[in-house]
Amino acid sequence: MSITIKLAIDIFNRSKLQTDSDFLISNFAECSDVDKTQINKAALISKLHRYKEKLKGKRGKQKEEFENEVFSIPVATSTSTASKGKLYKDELYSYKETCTSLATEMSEIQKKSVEKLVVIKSEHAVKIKENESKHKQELLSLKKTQSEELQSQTKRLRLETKRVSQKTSKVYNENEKLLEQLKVIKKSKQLICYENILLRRKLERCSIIKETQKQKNLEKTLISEKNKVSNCLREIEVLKQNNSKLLYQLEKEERTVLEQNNKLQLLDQPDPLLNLKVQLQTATEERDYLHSLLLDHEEIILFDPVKKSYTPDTRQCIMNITNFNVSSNNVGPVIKEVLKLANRTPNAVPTRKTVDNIIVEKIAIGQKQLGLTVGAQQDTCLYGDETRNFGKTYQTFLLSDDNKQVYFLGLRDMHDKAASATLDMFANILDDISDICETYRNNDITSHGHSILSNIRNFMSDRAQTNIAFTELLQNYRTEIMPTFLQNWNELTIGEQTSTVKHERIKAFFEIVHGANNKLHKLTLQLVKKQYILACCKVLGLISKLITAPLWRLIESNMHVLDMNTNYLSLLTYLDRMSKDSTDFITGEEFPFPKELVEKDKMLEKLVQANEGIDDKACAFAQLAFSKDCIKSWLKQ
DNA sequence: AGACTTTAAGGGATGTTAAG
DNA sequence: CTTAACATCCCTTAAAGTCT
Repeated sequence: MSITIKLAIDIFNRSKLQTDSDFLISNFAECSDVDKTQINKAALISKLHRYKEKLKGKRGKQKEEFENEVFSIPVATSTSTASKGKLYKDELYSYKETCTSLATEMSEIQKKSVEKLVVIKSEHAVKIKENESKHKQELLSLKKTQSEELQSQTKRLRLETKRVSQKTSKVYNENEKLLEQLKVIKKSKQLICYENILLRRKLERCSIIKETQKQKNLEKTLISEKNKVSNCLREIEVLKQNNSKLLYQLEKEERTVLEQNNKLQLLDQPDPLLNLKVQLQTATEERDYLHSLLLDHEEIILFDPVKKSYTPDTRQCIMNITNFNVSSNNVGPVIKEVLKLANRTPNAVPTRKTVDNIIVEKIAIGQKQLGLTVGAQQDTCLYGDETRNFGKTYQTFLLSDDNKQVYFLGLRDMHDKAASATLDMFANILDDISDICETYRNNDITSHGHSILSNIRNFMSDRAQTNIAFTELLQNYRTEIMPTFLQNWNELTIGEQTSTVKHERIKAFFEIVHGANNKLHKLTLQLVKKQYILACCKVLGLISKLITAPLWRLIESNMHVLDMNTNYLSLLTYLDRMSKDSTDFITGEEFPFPKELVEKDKMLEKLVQANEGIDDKACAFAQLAFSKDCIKSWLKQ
C-alpha cells in the first residue's frame, strides 16, 4: 500500500497540532505497511519540508499531478552510508576505538622520539665531555713537550753563550797578555833608549866608527822590535773584530730564542675547542630539526565546524582554482596536495558537488559585481556574438566601458535566430542581474539592469540581418522602459532630415550628435570628407549589392554545382565588359545575375543615386577593380 | 575505424546534523 | 519544528582515451 504526496503532507500538517511526538510516525505506519520502527524520522521530516516547499511553486494541473504522485517513506538503512568528508554518530563509535588506538600509538611514537632526543642529548653531552678531556690532555702533553724542547734549547743556548763568553775572556786575556808584553817591550824600549843614550855617551867617549856600527846594530834590532809590536797590534785588531762578530752572533741567538718563545706561546692557542663548538652547533641544529618535525603537520581549518561551512577564504580559493580549469572533482585533492608542500593538512576538503555549488556562488558574485560596477559606467558599448556548437546556437552579450574593460554579461542558447528571441535573452540576462542585486534595488528607483541598459551608448554588431533587427528592437525596448532616454536618437533624426546623402549623415552624426570621441571616430569623420574614399565606398557597396550578395543567394539555393557554370560565365563576361566601361555598373543598370536576385532596398537606392564629382572617380575605381590583372591578383591570394 | 570504457560535469532526490 | 549546509546516490551526456 502506498500513499500520495497530498496525504503525506496532510498527515504532516495535522501532526503539528498534536502534542504526541509519535503521532506522525504511527500515522504514516498505519497508512502504509511500513513497520513503525523502520521509519527514518529525520529524513521523513526533511523530505516533507522539501515537498511542501516544492508544492508552493506549483499551480493548477501541475499541482494536482504532483499531489497525486506516490510518496515513498524513508526507511532506516541497515548499513550506514559511508561518508568520506564527515563522520556521523553511529560511525563515531566504530571509529572511536581505532582513533584512540591511533592516538595512543601516536603518543607512544612521540614519547619514543622524545626519549630518543634525550638519548641523543646525553650522547652529545658525553661526547662533549670526552672531547673536552681529550683536548685538555692534548694541551697538557703539547705544553710538556714544548716546554722540554724549550728547556733543552735554552740549555744549549746557555752553553753556547758560556762558550762564547769563555772565548771572549780568552781573547781578553790574550789581549791583556799582549798589552803586558807591549808594556814590557815599551819598558825594554825605554831601557834600550837609555842604553842608546848611554851608548851614545859611551860612543862619544869611544870611537865614532864603533859607535856608529854599534848604533846601526842597535837600530836594526829596534826595527825588528818595532815590527814585532806592530804585528802584535794587528793581532789585537783581528781579535777585536772576532770579538764583535761573536757578540753579533750572540745577539742573533738571543733573537732566535725570543722567536722560539713566541712560537711556543702561539702553540698554546686552543684549536680543537673551535671544532668542538661547530660540532655542538650542528648537533643542536639537528636536534631542533627533529623537534620541528615532531611539531609539524599542524591542521589548517578550511571547514568551520561551528558555522558548518567552508571559510570565506577557502571559498575564494576554490573559486580561483576552478578559474584555472581544475575540474570540480579534483579541487579537493589539489588543495590537499598543495598544503602538503607547506607541511599542513586540511581539516576537510570539499566534494565535487560542494565545489559545484561554490561555482554557482561565483557566478552570482560576478553578476552582482556587474550590477554594481557596470550599472554606474557611462558610455558603454554592447557587443554581441553568436557561437555554434554541437548544433546549438549560443548568443553572447559583452559590454565594454570607457577604460576598455570588457564585461561578460551572459550567454544563452537560442532556440531560433529571430531578433525578438535575442532581445528576450538580453532582457532575461539583465533581469537576472537585477534579481541578484535585489537588496540594492529596493533603495534605487531604477534596477541595475535598467541602468546598464540606459548607459549603452553604442552597439557593435556584425552585419547579420538578425543584429540589425535586434538593434531596432533594442531601441524600442529602451524607449518603452526609459522614455527620457532617446535624446540622441531624436537629434539623429534631425540630422537625417537635413541631408539626403548617407555620408552627409555620418558627418552630421559625428559633428552634431555624437562627437568624435575616439581615434576611430575621428578617422571616420576625416575619411568621410574625402571624395575618393566615398567613391571607393560606393564601388564596394555596389559590388556587394549587385555581385556578391546575388552570387551568395545563387550558391545557397538548391542548384547543382555543375549548373552554376552558366552563371560563372555570365559573371566573367560581365566583369570583362565592366572593366572597359563601368558607367552602367555605377548607375546600377546592369548586373550579371537575374534581376530577382538583386535585393532592392533603401541602401541600393542611395547607392545608385548620381553624385556629382564622385561618380567619375567611382567609375575609374570600378574599371580598375574589374580589370583582368587585378582579378588575377585577387585569385592568387 | 569502430566498439567500448573512463572521466568530467550537470542535475535531481534525499539523508544527516546542528543552529535558529 | 525549520532550515541551512553539506553529503551521498543515482542518472545522463559529451569528450577523451583505450582496445581490438
